[in-house]
Amino acid sequence: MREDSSAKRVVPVMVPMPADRPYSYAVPEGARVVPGSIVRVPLGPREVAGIVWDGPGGEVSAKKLRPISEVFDCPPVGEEVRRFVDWVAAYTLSPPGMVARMLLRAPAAFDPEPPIEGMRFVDGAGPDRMTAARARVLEMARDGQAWTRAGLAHAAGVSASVIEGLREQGVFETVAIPPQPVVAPPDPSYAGAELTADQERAAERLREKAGANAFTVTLLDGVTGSGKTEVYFEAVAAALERGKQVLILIPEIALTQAFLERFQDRFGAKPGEWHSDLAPRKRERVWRQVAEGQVRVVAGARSALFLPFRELGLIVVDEEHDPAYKQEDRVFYNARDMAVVRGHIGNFPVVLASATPSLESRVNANQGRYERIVLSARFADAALPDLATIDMRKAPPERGGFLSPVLIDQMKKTLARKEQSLLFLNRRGYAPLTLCRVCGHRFQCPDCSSWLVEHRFRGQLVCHHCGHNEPRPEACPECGALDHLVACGPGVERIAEEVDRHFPDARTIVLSSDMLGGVKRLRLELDAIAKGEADIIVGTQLVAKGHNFPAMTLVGVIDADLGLANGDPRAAERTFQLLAQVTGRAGRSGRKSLGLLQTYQPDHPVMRAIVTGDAEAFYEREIGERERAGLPPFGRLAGIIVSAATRQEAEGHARALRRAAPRSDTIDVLGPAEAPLALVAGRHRFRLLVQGTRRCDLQGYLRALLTAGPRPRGSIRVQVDIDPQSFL
DNA sequence: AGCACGCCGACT
DNA sequence: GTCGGCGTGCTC
Repeated sequence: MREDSSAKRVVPVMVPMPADRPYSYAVPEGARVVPGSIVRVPLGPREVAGIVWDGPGGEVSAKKLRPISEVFDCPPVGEEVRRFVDWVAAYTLSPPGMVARMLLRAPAAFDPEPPIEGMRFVDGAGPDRMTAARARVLEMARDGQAWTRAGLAHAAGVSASVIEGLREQGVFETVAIPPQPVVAPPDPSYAGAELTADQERAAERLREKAGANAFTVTLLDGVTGSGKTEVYFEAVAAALERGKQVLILIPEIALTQAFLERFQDRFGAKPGEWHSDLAPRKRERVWRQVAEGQVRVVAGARSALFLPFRELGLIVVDEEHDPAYKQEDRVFYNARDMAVVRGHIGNFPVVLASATPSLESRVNANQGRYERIVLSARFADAALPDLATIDMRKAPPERGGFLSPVLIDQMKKTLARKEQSLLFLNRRGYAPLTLCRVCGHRFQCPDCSSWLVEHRFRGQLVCHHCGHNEPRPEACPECGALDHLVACGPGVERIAEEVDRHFPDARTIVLSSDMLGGVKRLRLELDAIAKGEADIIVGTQLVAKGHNFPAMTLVGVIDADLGLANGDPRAAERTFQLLAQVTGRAGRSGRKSLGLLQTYQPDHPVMRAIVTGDAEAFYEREIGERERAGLPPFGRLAGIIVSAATRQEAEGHARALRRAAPRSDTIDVLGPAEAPLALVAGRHRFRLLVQGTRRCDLQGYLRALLTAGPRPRGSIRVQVDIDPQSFL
């Protein structure tokens, strides 16, 4: 292409900040940039990495126009990925620059990985004096391979200074070792899967889908333990055989290390890993090698969706119903939905897998937009647990306790059989509310007015909403009474205390996300449980997620009703999913197992669905319920986050939004009572839920709010939690 | 999002 | 007299 050398070439560059369009930069003489090139550009007082975008550069005054400082030696970000960024930005009403920022999360990856300095034995060379240590080194190195200093020292069993001494004498020459792949390439035919007839049928259908260059969405719906993973691995194999890259999204991948091993068993190598807990160096290598196409399969958290794949050909979303797929800060998106969008843009298949699909995925399947494949039997020797409710009105716990005698009795039996029990309570800490018995004072968060949760182990009162914490006082701050503070209700710490009282000799472990020692410690504890080093596990919802506890034969749900009455339109659905997942932990090894739900509402549809195992009826009912309530078939909810400088101002906006809403809509302002105000960076935020908005209404309605309404001084952010399928 | 600039309270 | 809090505004 010939260019007029007198005119400066100007290109748009997406910079990682909330700009609603790319900025224009001049291309320096001789620089080669194409759309997708990653560049370093001056931005105000600093320099940032940006992506050259499409189209001609916008007009800027010559005074503002600054040149690109550097074009990184890095594969350009592909067209599909750029369209994806544009789409996500438009859909989530986020500035595209902020979406692009999610792509640029590995700063050091834009420069090629520097080769490692290695050393090689120089043929015929020898040291002045031979020693035993030197001889061992030469023995190892004589093969003429390149070694790293540390590697050679380790292999020869000597210290690095021995090697250094030999190098100084010219025995070794310095060579560059090219950067190694971060993972070995997976081999789709490494280990043939052993599948049941049921699984084989499902796998065959998925292979068909994944072997084609066409956008399809398949819902793989199978009870826990039915071998969904093995089945979708066959789709992964088919995509790999087609020469495509594959993305497997997994919620909380940092905790599901066992998944990587299962993958390795099938494909002979681990997948590339991607999550926020990854060491920076590893992160950069994965990013780079995904962009270069060296990494063929990534298993990652939701942010992996924004990796710069060059030839993505399949996305699997495991546990597609999991709320962890929602990002609820900065750019608001649901990774499951955006995966579908990514597949549409890239014209490739998407597989959504879950034992307890979301309502919207089920509706999409019912309406024929998704194909649904059902796996109804548990795999191999895994047996479904017997499930029953414990009516807490009839079998109440002893005074001051929370465990029904029925449950304690079963725990006793399980312990006697040397098997494991899991007690599940979705509440961290010791007690969710603390009050003064003298004056009735309740401890409340000063920032967001929700109750402070006592964490006895840490000796603190913690706000689970905004993270505020304070030491637990001895005296009531209101009336000054000493030793009259009383903990109300249970958290996992308190349940563990009760378990210790009943079973002082059992090995009890408490698992919750706020555990001291972080993810690393959690992984260790999970390993220990898998090895049978614990008898009783008391845990929050993180125990529901994909871990295999082979000796687990009793699952007790402490408060199965928790979460049913919180006003969330998804309460029943969420509770069903959680209870199904957690009771599914039992009986993986084929031993007879039991799941018990402590409830005050044994006749509630959720409890009935869990106990009878009739998920179909539950879904039908929930979907019907939505229809009867005049809500759209699949949980189309949109939330609006209003930021304002003061609480009064935010309330004013809430009123204005209510007035601006079309009459057919209902707007719930989730204020202090339901969803306490969060103080974020000095700004109050409200969340409004807009319900019952039809797709076409919604966009116009939001636009009206953004353009016509009283424009808030802060920002209005909109979270659109609608099935994006209807926008495609 | 960063980062600088700018205007009011407690201290080396 | 300054150091430092965060409110406001700008970035091609």
